Amino acid sequence: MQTGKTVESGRSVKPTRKRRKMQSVTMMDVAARAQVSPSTVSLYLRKPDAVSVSASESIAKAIQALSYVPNLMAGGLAAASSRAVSIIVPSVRNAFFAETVATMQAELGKQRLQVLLGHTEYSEREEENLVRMALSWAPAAIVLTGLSHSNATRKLLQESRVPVVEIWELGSEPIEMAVGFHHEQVGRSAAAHLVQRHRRNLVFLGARLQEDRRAAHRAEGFIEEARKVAGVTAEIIQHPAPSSAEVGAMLLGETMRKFPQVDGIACSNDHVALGVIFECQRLGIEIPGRLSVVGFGDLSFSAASNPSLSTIRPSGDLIGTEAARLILERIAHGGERTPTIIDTRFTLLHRQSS
Amino acid sequence: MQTGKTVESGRSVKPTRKRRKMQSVTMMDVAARAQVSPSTVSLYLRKPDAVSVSASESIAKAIQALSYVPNLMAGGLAAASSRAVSIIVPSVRNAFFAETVATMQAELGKQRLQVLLGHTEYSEREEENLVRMALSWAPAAIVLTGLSHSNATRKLLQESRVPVVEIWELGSEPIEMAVGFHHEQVGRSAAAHLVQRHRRNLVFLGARLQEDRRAAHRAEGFIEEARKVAGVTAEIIQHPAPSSAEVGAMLLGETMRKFPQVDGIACSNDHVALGVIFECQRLGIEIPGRLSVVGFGDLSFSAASNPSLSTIRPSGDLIGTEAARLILERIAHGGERTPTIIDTRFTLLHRQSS
DNA sequence: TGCCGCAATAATAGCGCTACGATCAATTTT
DNA sequence: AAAATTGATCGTAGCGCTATTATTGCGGCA
Repeated sequence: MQTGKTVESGRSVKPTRKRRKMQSVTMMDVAARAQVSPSTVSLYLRKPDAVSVSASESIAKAIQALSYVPNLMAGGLAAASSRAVSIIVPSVRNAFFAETVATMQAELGKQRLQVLLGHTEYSEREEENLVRMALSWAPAAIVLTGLSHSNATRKLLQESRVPVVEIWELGSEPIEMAVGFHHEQVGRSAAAHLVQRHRRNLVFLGARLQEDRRAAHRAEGFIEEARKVAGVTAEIIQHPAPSSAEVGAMLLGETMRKFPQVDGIACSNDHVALGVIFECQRLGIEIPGRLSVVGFGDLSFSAASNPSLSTIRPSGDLIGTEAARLILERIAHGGERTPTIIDTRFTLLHRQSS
Repeated sequence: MQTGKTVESGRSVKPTRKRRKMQSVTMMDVAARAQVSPSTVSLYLRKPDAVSVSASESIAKAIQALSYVPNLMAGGLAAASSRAVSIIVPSVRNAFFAETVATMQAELGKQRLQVLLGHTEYSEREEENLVRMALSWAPAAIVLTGLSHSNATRKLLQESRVPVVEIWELGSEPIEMAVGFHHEQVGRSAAAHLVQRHRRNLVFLGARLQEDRRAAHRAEGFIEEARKVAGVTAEIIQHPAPSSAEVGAMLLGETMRKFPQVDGIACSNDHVALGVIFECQRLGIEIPGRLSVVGFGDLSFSAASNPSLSTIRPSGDLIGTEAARLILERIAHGGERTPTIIDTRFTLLHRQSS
């Protein structure tokens, strides 16, 4: 029995140079078993309609029998583009982004696209790293959070041909496509609502506004809208820590000290608002009698709180489905940059706290 | 001006057969500019210490100048393993898993490993799909949630040589490595704590116990431990919807109707407990005077609630760091299956609600 | 009758990189 | 002084697949 190494001839003994690792079952194996060429198997996998019924059947059978798992890296290398979509968010710890990421994963998964996840932790530098890493995968698309990025990030993206979707924010010029809403309008709505509820001394409670530019925009919109109304005062009280109920409670205390006449509060988000509600309970401040409270996010607890929390719902899932849809269309039409902006809006939910 | 197609010779005009797509700058370009061979560039990128200082410098310079982005698919194909780690969780909408995923991404990212994310939505069938998709990327490791999987999933994983880490649960035999804790012990701790607080009529409020087997284990441990004590009663009240404050409020109502003598409650998690707290406020039930409440999760609001919530903290971030550490070590030692079990434990936080 | 068009399939040349040896100089050991 | 060891670098054959072109078989039409 020969090992088959040097069957060639007696002359020059080939030194049996290289060997390589491999994956157990390849497309070639499937082709052999199905009695067709590898090309046909590949075609069957990518465009099943272009293959005859009989061939399809035997290929399907072979795949089943061998339990063949395609190698996406080989495919991606050959096609110069992978079945991965890179989604870069500040953090999935944040329920907003978790919602969008989960929705997108579900939508993209239907088309057998995989999600590559990255967290910037609100750092543009980190975002740039993540974009660079993402690009090494030749992803089918890249999803970024927000519209402000470092110049290098923007350049990297522009020079690549990868579809780009920016989510959770509208306002300035997107790189290519954008799905989100205007945060400063959220602030305006909150202010308008409180004014309409006859509140005159308003305060916005902000957490980590330095990093969370979108929250900062909400704050700005809030102040601007409030101050348009005669007789209304509006201030921002903030804390550098990430938003949480604890920070909310703290900020309420500070507010009562600095602006005891306050009668309307809007919060960075519902976590902060929840802290406000608890602290008011402890301090004996009646909501909404003495103080109206509006949150942002409509988190899972907001409807069940006591009192139930008036809030602004941004629909992170809609952002996810729309972003996924754009990506899928863009891939199907596989074309050039296609500037698109989708405004997913938001809804003010008027509940007991205002 | 020639197009450069047939410069070769006049004899046989090469038919200019194939063309192919490409990436602008390749490792060859870097090598050429740095005056070294492609192998050296590759080596520099993978094991910088094995390359001389002078070579390193010129390569670094070339990479910089050309703003070279390596093609990870080509690399992965050649190496038969990619720089991606597949993490499969029920859903990142769940704060527990979001925490772990975020932590792992941060830890793995330091070693330039990317996270491929998948959501099972508590379906073993879906998990199987995700594992199959994950394997087509020849990932550096696969992370699964929990210990119960379909037989096919188990088989797929066992037959591959991919490192596997199961997180968030201990108890039965893991596929390879496991990082988590015993949920049934969590239930026991909650029961023991309530008994110690002189509670005698206990109820466990559960959400979606059918799907969330880990929560079901907590419930079982709770009941078992409670009933060991003479004179103590323990029941489970549950709802098929995912856990939320709303469900918690609803379940408390049901509990008061069915077991008006209840004086101690443990919850599926802090969301449910939060709903209980709010509903008790509405019904005028005093916590902890009339009723003690214990949650699970120590979510962001739990310390700030009114009353502050006694709860059991599972440290999802520790699970993340430990899982990441195992993966990194396993990759470094690049060896065989290495059965390892890490118990990350949990902490009971005694606060005002009990 | 012969040629064209079309549908289905096959042959082939890489995609960009890594790993395996081989090479070559500079030491160190005998 | 010759041999053995070491450290740094190079040459090259694939990894498994896709895209492009080439080929085949078949009915329709001039």
